[in-house]
Parts: sequence; structure tokens; C-alpha cells
Amino acid sequence: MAHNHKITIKDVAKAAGVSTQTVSRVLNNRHDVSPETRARVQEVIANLGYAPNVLARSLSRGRSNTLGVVGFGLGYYGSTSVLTGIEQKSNELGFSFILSLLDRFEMERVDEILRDLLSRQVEGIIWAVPGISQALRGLPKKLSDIPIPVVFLNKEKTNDDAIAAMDNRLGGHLATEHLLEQGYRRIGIITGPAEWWEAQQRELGWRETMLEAGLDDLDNLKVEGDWTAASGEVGLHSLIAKAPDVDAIFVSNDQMSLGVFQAARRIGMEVPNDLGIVGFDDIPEAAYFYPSLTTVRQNAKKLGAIAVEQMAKFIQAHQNNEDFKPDISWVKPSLVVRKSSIQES
Amino acid sequence: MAHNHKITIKDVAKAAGVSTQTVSRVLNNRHDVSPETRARVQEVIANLGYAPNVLARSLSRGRSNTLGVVGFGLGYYGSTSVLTGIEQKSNELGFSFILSLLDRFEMERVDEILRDLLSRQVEGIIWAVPGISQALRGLPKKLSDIPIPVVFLNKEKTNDDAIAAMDNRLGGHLATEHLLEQGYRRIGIITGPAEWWEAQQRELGWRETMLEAGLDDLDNLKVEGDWTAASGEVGLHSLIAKAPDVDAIFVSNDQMSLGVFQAARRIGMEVPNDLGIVGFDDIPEAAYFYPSLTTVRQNAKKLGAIAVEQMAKFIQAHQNNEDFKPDISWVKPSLVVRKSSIQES
DNA sequence: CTGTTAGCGCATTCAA
DNA sequence: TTGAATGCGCTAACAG
Repeated sequence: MAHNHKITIKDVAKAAGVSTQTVSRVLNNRHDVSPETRARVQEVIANLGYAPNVLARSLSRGRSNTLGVVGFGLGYYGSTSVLTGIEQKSNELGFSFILSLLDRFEMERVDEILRDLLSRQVEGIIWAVPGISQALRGLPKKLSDIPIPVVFLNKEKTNDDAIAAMDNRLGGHLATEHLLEQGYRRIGIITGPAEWWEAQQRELGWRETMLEAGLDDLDNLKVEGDWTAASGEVGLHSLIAKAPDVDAIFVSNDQMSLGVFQAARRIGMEVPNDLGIVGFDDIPEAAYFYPSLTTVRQNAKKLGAIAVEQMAKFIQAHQNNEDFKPDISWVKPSLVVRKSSIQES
Repeated sequence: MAHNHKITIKDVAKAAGVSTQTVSRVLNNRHDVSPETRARVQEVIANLGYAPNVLARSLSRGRSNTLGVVGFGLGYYGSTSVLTGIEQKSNELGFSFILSLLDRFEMERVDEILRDLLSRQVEGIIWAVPGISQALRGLPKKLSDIPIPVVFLNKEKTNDDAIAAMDNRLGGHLATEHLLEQGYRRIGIITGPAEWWEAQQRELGWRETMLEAGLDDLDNLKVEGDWTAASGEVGLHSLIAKAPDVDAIFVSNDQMSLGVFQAARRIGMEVPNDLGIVGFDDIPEAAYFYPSLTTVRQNAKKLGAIAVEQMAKFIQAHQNNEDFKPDISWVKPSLVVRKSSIQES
């Protein structure tokens, strides 16, 4: 037992008195093995505690059953939810995955990471890095040079890419529409960083809805945050400086809402009566904010799962040399109404 | 370029007019290659865009440079921080890792996960699952049956295990001591689930500090939560039912504090004047709670990094057949004082 | 300094 | 139904 020698298919074959191929057949559940032989081999496997060497198998089969996932830190609720979805679904479909985390938009490491993933023979790469910032300009080229399937998360639609995306624009619309229904009119926005596609889309949803309602002066109603609570705090001050009569804000994520709440308290504005607030994400804490936060709930876990499903199809097509028409799959968010947007009578 | 044939060391060798062995030497930065040959080979590698097949290399070398990490969901701030630390440090040390997530304490999947990791030839396993619940009774046996190094995160000290642990007991002490210094006397605790070692240790720190201060009736001052804000809310009500004169609470994580805040507001208790609160974790939002939350900051990222470092040493010893004396490494938390525990004069 | 031979553990031809 | 040979891509051990 404590012997350090790793037991291989050979040991099993010898112990069972058969050839290695037969053992291999049993391992792969082939039906061209006699029941008795199969039983004997299985018993030996159990006794020896044998476990096949996946590396050898991958090498021999030319398939690794491994995905590469490139993410962007784990600091956001969305990121971790997506990852959870990816983990579960890939498990379900028999893939394992190698996780690479980008901390900032670091061009240099991208090269390195992609090389590394390819070296590890991943069968596909899920690109779960937000936005396409300036710094990543050259990236699409690189990723399309890659000889294996790539599925993007939350990326703008293009013709040739497989994409799974949250409908952030719809989210922005839902939030704004709700505030309008509550009677707010001067509805501002605190966006996320401009490079983030997510932030852009949420803003777009707000913008379109405002215009449709005949409201304008939108530029004075917009400030940019960086997703942190601190930036939400600053954001409210900036917004009021530009538009003193702002009466509601669509805040592009829940953390920033927390900062807005704090700033509002300091300057004596009352939420929701003086200022209606709608956030985005529905982090678990949102229901316990004071006041509880109306917010757009996004099922990021589902998004991750969908990405993996797409990937599985993509890979299959790729291997059969069939042509695969990459497409975009949308996940729709929903509005969760709480107190921060409902004026008390 | 678009040719689907994967280029191997052979292609490189042929193109460079050398043997595969020489290419291998260049790849591995051996110094027994002539500068000209090396240059030529490197050029060919660059031109062909060759990347070595890590699976083949691992198989041949008998080393995978891969770690297995078993975690417990990504729902907690601590979990994700630990994982971030693990990712960074293992990257730094040249390991990649396979992540397996347990969602609940699911005994069955443990077997499966361990087998899978071993199949993938990981060189060591980092066990980052909290506590040793009833359900995991059999686990230590299994893990010690494993023929590769295992490093545990946040586990009680034993003689034979390599452990990296947050000093939660110290954290509990710091929190309680601080509340005592602020003049609070009837200091309650809302703990995490009893099976979690982390929760036990935080409680122990509180308990010891209270006893040292000559305070007792501790059982009436304790209720158990489940880490969620909702359980914090319930917790305060329960606590007041048992000890109506409670004047402060050490809440074992920040999320539950949020629930306590909400409950306190509902029943007209003012934090910190009627009720001092200290949390645990220092999640990014804690500074923006209302009131801002005094809490115990734990550097979980560092914890993850330390675990990987231990693992690296362990693996090295394991391979050289040296004996490795497993030990426990502690990471010390610190107190961050904000408004929830400082009575206004 | 370089090439040849062998083998890592497994699966995929083929024969028998 | 089973076994023998061969190769996946790479590196280690030996020669030269």
C-alpha cells in the first residue's frame, strides 16, 4: 500500500492474467469483453486501487477533456458566480478546467497565458474577461489565431464569435423604466468603467429608456464609477454638482449603491424619498442594505453554464470538422423591487 | 498556419536540421547546446509557433507540475480570497492547478473528486474545505491514504498534517478585547455553524477573553448563525430573548453583521450606543455599512499563498524521498476599528 | 556538443 | 473475445 510505485494498467493486466488491452477495454466500458473477464479485471482494479493516468490517456487519445478559463480576478460577485456555473456545468459534461486569472488588463500576461493553455492541450478557451479595453486592442486577432474554439463571455456581438452574454442593456432598461414608473424624472446614472462592455450596455439601456420617455440632458446626469463603494460615494457628489435636481439614480452595481447611500446620508438626502436608487447584481447583501436595495438580478451562474454548453458543441463540431456557426446566447436579468426605489407616502 | 496538424518537437527538429533531443535541450534551457544551434532552433520555434505539449512532458518526466485544489463554493469572501492567493502563488512557483468545488458537505463526491485529481496526476492536494463536519468523519483516513502530499487550510492542529491556518482564535480575542476596552460588558456572540472549525475558534477566542475578564453567563450570550445576513437578523432577536441586557455582539462574519444592523433598527436599538458590534472578515463593503463596521481583517489571500509554499516544500521533500515534518503555519488577523463599536459621547 | 535508443501509460490499429 | 505491435510527444540515459 505504502509502496511508492504507481500502479499502472500493466500491473492490473498481470494480476488479472490478461493483456493490457483487455484492461483498457474494461476501463472504457467496451462491450467486447466477456462478462467473466470483465468482472475479474474490475475486481483487480478495485483491489489494487488502480486509477487510470489521465495524462497518458489524453496523449494517446489526442483529447484532454480540459478547458481553459481566463477570468478577471475573483473580486466581483459576478465573476465568482460565472465561475461557479462554469465549474458545475463542465463537471457535468466531463470536462475539467484550468483557471487563469488576470488581475489587470495585462497584455503581456495574455500571451503567456494563452501559450500556457495551449501547451496544456486544452480543447477550448472560455474568455471571461470583461470588456475590450484599449489595452486589449490586439487581442481579438490573437484569439482568432488560436487553433481551438473560443467562447467569449459578455462581449459585443460579432459575426464570427461564439458569445454568451448577459443582457445588460435590458437590465438598464428595467431599472430605468421602474424608476420612471415610480414618478422619478431626473434619473441619473453612475456607470462602471467606460472600457467595460457591461457598463456600456447598462448605460445604453438607461439612455434609450430616458430618451423614449422624452427626457434629456443626459450627459449631465451621468458620472463614471469604478464599481467600488468609494466611487459610488464620490459619484453622488459629482452628480449633484452637475445636476442638483437629480431625483433618482441607476447605479450600475450594488457595491457602488452602498457608497451612494453613505454620501446621501451625509448630505441629508433621504433614500428613497429624496433620491430613488436602483442597483445592479443583487448581491446577497442587497436585501439587507439600509434601505433595502432595489436592483437588477443577473443570473451569472447560468451565464457560465451556457458558455460551457456552447463550448461543448463547438468542440464537438471542431473535432468532427463540421462547420459550427458561432452565435450569441443571451441571459436575461430581472428586476427585484425593494425599498430604495419606492417612495413612502 | 490554418493547417490543423499540431506541430511537434519533430517538426521543429526537421526544420532546424537537428535531432529532437537537441530541440528538447533548447526547450529546457540546458547549457550543453552550442549558441548557434540554440539560436537556430529558437528561430524555428518562433517561426513555427511551436509550443511544447505539457501532457507529453509530464508523462515523460513523471511530474505534472499541477496541484489539486478542493474548495467549498465561492460564495464566501474568504474562499475567493484564499483562491486568489493560491492562484498567484502557484503561478509564481510554476504550478497550475485543477479546481474542484464542493457545494455542500457531500461525502460521495469527495471520493470521486480525489480519484479524479489523482488520475490527473496532481502532485499535491490543497484541502480548502472548512471544518470537519460529521459528514466528513471518514475523511482524514481517506486523505492520509493518499500517496501524495496534502496541505490543509484552517484545520485543527494534528501531528501529521501540513496545515496553513488563520488564527481565528486570536481574531475572536481581538474583537472581544476591543469591545471590553470600549466599556461593553454583556458581550454576546453570533457564531458561524458549529461544524466549522473557523467558527469554533472565533468563539473560543471570545469565550477565553470573557472569562479572563471575569465575565460569565456565556451560554446565554451565544447564538449560532449560518454566515448569512438573514441569520444575523434572527440571531439578534434570539440573543435578546436570552439576554435582554446584551450591550455588544461579536458577530462572526460581516454579512451577519448586516442582518444584526437591520434587526437592531427595527427594534429601535442604536448601534453603537445601545449595541456595539464587531464583525469578522473586513469585506470591502464593511467600511460602507451604516454605521461603518469595526471588524477583524483576515488576509486570506496570504493564507492561500502560504499553503502553496508549504505544498511546494512538501512536494520537493516527497520527491527526494526526504522526510518532511509537516507543521502548521499561522496567519494573524488584525482589528480594523470603525464606528460600530465606538460609542458617541 | 550532439544523436540514438528506450520508455512514460494508455489506446488504437491490426491479427488471431 | 483476446493479444501483439505501434505510436501519442516528450525526456532521460547513454553513446559518440
